[in-house]
Amino acid sequence: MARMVHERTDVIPLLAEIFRDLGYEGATLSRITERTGLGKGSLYHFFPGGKEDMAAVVLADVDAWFERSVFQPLRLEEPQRAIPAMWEAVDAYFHSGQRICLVGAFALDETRDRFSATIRGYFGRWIEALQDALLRAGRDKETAARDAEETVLAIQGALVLSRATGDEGLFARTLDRLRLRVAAA
Amino acid sequence: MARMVHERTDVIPLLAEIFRDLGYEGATLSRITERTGLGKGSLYHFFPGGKEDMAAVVLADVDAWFERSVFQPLRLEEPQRAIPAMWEAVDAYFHSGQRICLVGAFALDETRDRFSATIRGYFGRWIEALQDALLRAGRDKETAARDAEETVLAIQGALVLSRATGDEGLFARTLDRLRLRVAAA
DNA sequence: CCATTTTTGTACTGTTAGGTACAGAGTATC
DNA sequence: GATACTCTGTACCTAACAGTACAAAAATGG
Repeated sequence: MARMVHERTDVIPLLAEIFRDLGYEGATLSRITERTGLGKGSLYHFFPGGKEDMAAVVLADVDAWFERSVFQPLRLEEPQRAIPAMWEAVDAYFHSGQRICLVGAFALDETRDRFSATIRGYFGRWIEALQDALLRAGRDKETAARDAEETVLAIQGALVLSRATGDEGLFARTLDRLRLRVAAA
Repeated sequence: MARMVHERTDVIPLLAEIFRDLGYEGATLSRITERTGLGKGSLYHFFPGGKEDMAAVVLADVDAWFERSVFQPLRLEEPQRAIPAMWEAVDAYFHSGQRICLVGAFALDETRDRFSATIRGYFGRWIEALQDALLRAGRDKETAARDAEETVLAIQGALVLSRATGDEGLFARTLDRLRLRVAAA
C-alpha cells in the first residue's frame, strides 16, 4: 500500500516552493499533498506538527543555506572574493528574480508572528555579515552600515517589483547597480 | 433588526487594513465581520462579489489615492514641488514603515494572479510618473529611468525589511537616502 | 525469513471556509 | 402614514480545512 521512496530531506525543497507560490495561508494541505505527491500519512509522519512544522523546517533550511553560502563567507573570507560571490549566489538562488524570498514574504502578513525570531535573525545576520565584509574592505563604519542595509533592502524590493511588473530584466539590472555602488567609495 | 449606519465608503479603509494585516487568504469572512463590525448580510450587500470583490475595491481605492496624491502631481506639477511632496505623502501613507504596501504584498503570492493588471498598473504608473518628473527636472533619460526604478524598489524593500526586523527608524532612513540621491546628479 | 521499524494510503473526525436566502427593521419619499 | 428602497441579522448550504487513527505495506537487519 506504500511506495516508500521519499526522504524527509527531499520534501523540504518542494515544500519551500509551495509556500513561496501560495504563501502560508494559501498553502493548504490538499495542495501540499497534490504538489509533493505525498499523502497526509507521510506528511504527518515527517512533520508531526503539521503545516506550521513544515513551514518552520523550510525556513530553517533556507536560513541554513544562506548562513553557509552567503553569511559565513562574508564573515570569514576575503571581502574581495566574498562580495562578488554573494551577487552570484543571490542571482542564482532567486532565479534572477523569478523566485521570491520566502522569509520576506512571511514577514509581510501575520505569518510573521509565528516565525518572528527566524525572520528577524535572517535579515539581521545578512546585514551584519555584509557590513562586516565592507568594513574589512576598507569602508568606514557608517558607509558600511548604510551600504549593507541598502543592499539587502534593494534585493527584497527588486523581488517584489519583479513579481509585480513581470519585468524579467529588473533583478539583474538591480544587482548590477548594487555591484557598482558597493564597489565604489 | 438592523442598525443602518454604515456606508460602503467607510468600510473600504477597514477592509484595506484587514487585508494588509492578514493577507488575502488569511482574511477570512469571520475575521472581516469581526473587525468591521458588519455582518455577512451587509458585507454581501455592499460587495456582491464577496471577498474577491472587497479586495478589488480596496485595491482600486489604494490605486486611486496614489494616482491623485502622488502620480498626477509628479506628472503635472513642478518636479521641485512634486518630488518632495512624494516623500511626504509616502512617509505619511505607510506610517513610516509601520504599514505595508497592500499592492506589493498581493504581488508576492498567488493573489497576484487575481489582480495582476491592477498590480502591474500601480507600479508601472508610479515609476513612469517619477521618471517623467525627473526628466523635467533636467535629468537625462537613462538617469531618470534608473532613479525612478530604484526609488520605488527601495520603498518596497524598506517596507519588507521594516516588518521583518521591527527597526522603526529604517523607513525614514531609507527615504532620507533616496531624497539625497534623487536630489543630486 | 522472521521480527521490528519506518513509511504510506484510506477513512474519518470536528470545524470553518465562502456563499446564499430571506424576512424584518430602518429610512426616505410623497 | 402607506410605499418603496436600503440595510442588516439569522439560519442554512456545501465544500474544504487541518488534523487523527490505524492497518497494510515496505524496508531493515539480524
